[in-house]
Amino acid sequence: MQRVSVSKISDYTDQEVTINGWLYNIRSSGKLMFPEIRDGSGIIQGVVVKSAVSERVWEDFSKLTQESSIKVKGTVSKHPKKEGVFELQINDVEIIQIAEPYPITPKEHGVEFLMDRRHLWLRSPRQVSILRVRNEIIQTIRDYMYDNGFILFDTPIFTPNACEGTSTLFSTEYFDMGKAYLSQSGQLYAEAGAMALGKVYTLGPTFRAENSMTRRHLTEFWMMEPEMAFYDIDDDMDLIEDFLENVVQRVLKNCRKELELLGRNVSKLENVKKPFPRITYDEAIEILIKKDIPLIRKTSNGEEQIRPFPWGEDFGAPHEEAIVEDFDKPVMVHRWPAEAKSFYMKRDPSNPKIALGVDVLAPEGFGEIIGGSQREDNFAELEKRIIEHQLPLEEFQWFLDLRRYGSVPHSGFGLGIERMVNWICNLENIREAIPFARRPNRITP
RNA sequence: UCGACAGUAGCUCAAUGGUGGAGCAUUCGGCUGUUAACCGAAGGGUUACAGGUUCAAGUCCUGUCUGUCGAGCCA
Repeated sequence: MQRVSVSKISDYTDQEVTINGWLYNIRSSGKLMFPEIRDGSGIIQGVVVKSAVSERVWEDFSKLTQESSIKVKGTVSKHPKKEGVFELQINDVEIIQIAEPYPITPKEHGVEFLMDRRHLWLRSPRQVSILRVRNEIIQTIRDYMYDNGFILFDTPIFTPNACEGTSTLFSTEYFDMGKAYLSQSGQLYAEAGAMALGKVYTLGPTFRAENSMTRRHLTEFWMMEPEMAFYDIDDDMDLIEDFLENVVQRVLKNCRKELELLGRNVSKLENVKKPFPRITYDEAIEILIKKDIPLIRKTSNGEEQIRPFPWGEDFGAPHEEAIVEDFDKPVMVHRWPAEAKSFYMKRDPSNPKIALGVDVLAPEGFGEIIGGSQREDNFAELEKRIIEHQLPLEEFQWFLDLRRYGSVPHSGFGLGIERMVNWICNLENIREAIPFARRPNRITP
């Protein structure tokens, strides 16, 4: 007896097989039953004919509830009405467990209800599809990096200081050494890796204690950060472009079914091919001015609209949207006002007010998916920046060492895995892009 | 943290300030090709919580809690 997975069922036409799985749904029609069985790889409709099975089998199926675990035996046949669809003519069943009444019915539910039962919600076809796409994205990243000579370089999660000195971090007691913080980025350590191995990447969880309650934020999320020695900002953008094209095209190739189930308009993804638009911050501002999008600044008695958009300010959601809407590919915005960016970014040699950073904005309004830059490689400049940003100089001595001993131009970027999933799957909220989302108001299940 | 909106049966939602309903789920019955199957019946309620206005509050007012969306922060 062959034990087969539903995804491989078409290879077994007219053969008797066993499928191990769960009852997804069942319809009965007097002397006929149509149980739908899912096994993680797919869902298949079974057919139980009362006159063709033993009384015991018929009664067993009458008892089954949604999500009961079973082993079913039957013959694979073509669906009489649907082309290319297979079903299982069932002749035997072994009940592993009859499930208690299952809370998630095949009807509509609200988000809170589903998130409270996330451990069960994961079984639904939509969630299974998203997680398969997530798997494909991560596998593609690993393959791409490996094939292009990058070395996986795991960075620590406990860190003694605020890496970039900006966002709020989670803290915990670290023995008698005071406070430790959960890493918000592996970048600084990856820079050490790049000086040792040339091209490295880190892929792991990162943590932000910001109280961000939006459709694009998690408190715990996965980030992929490559770091390359002897790469300038333009090399960095070349890599981003090639990398993103590679990931999107492979997901399209290997996850068609999943994307279709999710209702994803795949033609928009098919379009994601090199070259991507590259615009400078200055050019982006021109777009904002042309479209008359003001800077909105909060004041004591409300908001104030400033136009034309002043040079030096960072972009908010409406600005990103306006910049992206004319393009059908990810847009790379580069060469930012230094004041709006992190301390470690290298200044443009031709204009010290400019930092050699790049943000990649996904199309269709999904927002920033990548932030990258060329790093400051000059010892004196970097030390000055650390002091200016009032960061603890002692904690950064090792980081400065990278500029003391054989400093070279180097660059890298950070890609938010969940934001990538969010975009490729066309999700409404990022909480569906990770098995167990952590947000400011949720830590369970 | 700020702003907008919401909270009614297990779930998704109705209900002019005047006797709280429906579909699904559950239980029982029917149906030999069903597709969120269908048909019939039954059970199921402290209307988030605390106050207030009113002859009368699910409905109006105040506060609290919870959630969703948006802003800021960012990947």
